[in-house]
Amino acid sequence: MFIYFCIVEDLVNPSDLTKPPTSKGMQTADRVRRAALKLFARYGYAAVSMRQIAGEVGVQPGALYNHFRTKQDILKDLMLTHMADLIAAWDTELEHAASTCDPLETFTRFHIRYHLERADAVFVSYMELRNLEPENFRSVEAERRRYESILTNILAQGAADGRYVIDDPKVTTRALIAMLTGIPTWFRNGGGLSRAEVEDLYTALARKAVSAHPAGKETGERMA
Amino acid sequence: MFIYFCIVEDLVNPSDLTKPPTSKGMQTADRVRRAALKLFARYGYAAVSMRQIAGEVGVQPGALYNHFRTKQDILKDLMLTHMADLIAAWDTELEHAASTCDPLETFTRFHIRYHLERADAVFVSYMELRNLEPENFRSVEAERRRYESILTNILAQGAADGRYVIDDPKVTTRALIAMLTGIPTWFRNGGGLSRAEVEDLYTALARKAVSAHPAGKETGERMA
DNA sequence: AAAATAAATGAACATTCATTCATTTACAAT
DNA sequence: ATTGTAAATGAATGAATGTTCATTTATTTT
Repeated sequence: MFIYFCIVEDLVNPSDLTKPPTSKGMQTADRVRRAALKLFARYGYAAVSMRQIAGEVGVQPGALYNHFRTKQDILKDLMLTHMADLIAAWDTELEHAASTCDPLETFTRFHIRYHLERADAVFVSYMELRNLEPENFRSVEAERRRYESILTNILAQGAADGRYVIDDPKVTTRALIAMLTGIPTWFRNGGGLSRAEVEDLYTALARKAVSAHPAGKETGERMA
Repeated sequence: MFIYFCIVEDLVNPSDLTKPPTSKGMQTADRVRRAALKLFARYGYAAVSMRQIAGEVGVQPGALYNHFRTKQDILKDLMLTHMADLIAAWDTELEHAASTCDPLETFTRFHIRYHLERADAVFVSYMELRNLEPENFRSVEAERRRYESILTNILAQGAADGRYVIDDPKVTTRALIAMLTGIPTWFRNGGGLSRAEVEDLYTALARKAVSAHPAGKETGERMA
């Protein structure tokens, strides 16, 4: 029974920032989360055993069940926590961002930065959707839609103001988010490009994608 | 030993189009492929057992080993076959496509069409990369790079001709392919949009993304 | 039709799986 | 310091895992 209490509290108080959790129990729960995230990201949820997680934590398998009811609960916890953290991070971004900047650029740069920083959590949340039991899937999907609606609103507003030209804001949202979310699959630190360069390149792509350029039959020979 | 022979022949002669393979053995091998593809796409490689595949085929588990040496071999076969079919399909597309059309548009429409038609194979080839043993992974990755280079060449050529404005053809390739490959995750037949409409929308996005529009600080109020 | 080979069976193999539990150890509050 | 509770152990549960194999049944080839 105390387990349920613990999990609920973890969701209310996401664990990623408050590094030193109070009690011993919270501390190991956090180590379990970290170990599971690492292993799930590398090998996939279905391919990772509770024994592996326990081994990574440095504990016997049975001990995991003091903190999570089931393996599925660990996955659910990781994914819901990630979505909550992502949306919370966007909210604080909004507070600090200059309102003079193009909101699409703000979003693009935020999304790239966040997804490169938290590559593991992003990857797991993206790949393991089908391993969620139906109810957990619905919860995560709801958060995902909430996040997508942020960009949809930016696009719709920009289109209404005439700053962007967009056929279908929802489809454009999915297109842009898929484009941006693909970055962590190939980006490597120390590769050919810095994070800032990647930000710049993708921001340019995104802004052009919603620009007025009609892309009819004329080929744009004329330089700006 | 004959098993190895069989697999090699299957790779030389991809099995997706030649519906009725000659012998009984080839026939069941094909049913195994189909069953595995369906199950891997739905539940993921690691979560699908050989017994499930056998059940779907309507055969005992041991019978699978007359056609594939291991479970891993089924996955490798599916992914390599898919990549070969994809590239072959592009080659025939090139023969039939009007050379007057913008090559980026040709590629975009082809990619979307193919990826919506073969959603299962695409999904498996995309999601199960990490479940490939190192050697198989390298084989599949090589094919993937080969496919990406098609778009990279189109972009580089267009940029050289001044028809496109592109900072980095390789990065733009990844961005566009990620954008396009994301479609099957949300597109559903009978949904709000037809395939043709999706093709049109994404083609417009892709063409604008490589257009000259500088996206500086001026907001593009002016209509074309 | 007979001989040779391919394909399928059904039972078994040793491992590994997620989870449970009585018990011991470590911690927190009094 | 003592007491109550939280956390970890270590062993066990039954079920499921990929794969093997001697044998039987189909399908080719001669």
